[in-house]
Amino acid sequence: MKLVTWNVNSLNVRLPRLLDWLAANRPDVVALQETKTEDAKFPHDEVREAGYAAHVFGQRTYNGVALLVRDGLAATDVATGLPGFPDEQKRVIAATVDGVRVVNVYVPNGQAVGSDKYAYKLAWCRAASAALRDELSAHPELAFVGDMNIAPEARDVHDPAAWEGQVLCSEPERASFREWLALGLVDAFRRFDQPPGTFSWWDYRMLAFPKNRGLRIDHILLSAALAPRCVACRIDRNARKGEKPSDHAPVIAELAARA
DNA sequence: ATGGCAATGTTTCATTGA
Repeated sequence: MKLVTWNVNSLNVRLPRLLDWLAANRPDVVALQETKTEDAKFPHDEVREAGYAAHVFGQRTYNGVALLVRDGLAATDVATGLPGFPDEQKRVIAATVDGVRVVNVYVPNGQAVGSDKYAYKLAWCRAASAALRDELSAHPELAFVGDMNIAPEARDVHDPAAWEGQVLCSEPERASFREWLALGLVDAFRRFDQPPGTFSWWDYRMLAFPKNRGLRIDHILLSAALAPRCVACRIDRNARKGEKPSDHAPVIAELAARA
């Protein structure tokens, strides 16, 4: 199974690029974030034409997540939101595909350390930990994927000194990320040798992308039962190039068939 | 020291993102 997470930063703007990317890469499951599209306006026809069924949890302007599942695969038990954490913001959609529970999240950005949005982010991450604990006991084969808005380690940051203590890199955020790992989840990207300076997000400003001044904040975390099946994980930097790119690149994990 | 880019709706600026 080829599993992808990609923050598209508006599906309205990015649909042509997404469809091109799907045609070129033919993933099995695609977790999208920041669709910024109401469910009633989701481009189901175009996605279906491309050979995918879409399960959506969106809203206008902000947030919004979706799961695209390639024809021939079935998505069951679709669920939205975090249990026990009522939230107007549409940030979570989960489904079971080919025996794998895929939990797709758009973790809050947090804006600035100490802000109300930062407090919301930390509370959200705690609620996600509790939800994941329950999901894992029900579904041992689980992939927790999405834009997590946390750079877990210094090597995930182009300039660790400049980002020290800043939002996306602060210690409480990193502690939340480690809490997810403590549930038995494994960072698929770090299971393999990777070129130094591999990131998943680059600011649109200041030529950040050509200078590779980025962060690795989009992740595929695999449960202990699923991680051994992961045979590759990479970030498609090319998808950040060209006309009207998202500021995020897709992260791709390949899972071998069950033994 | 500042803002710098992009998307969106509140649209010719303000807000948000990361």
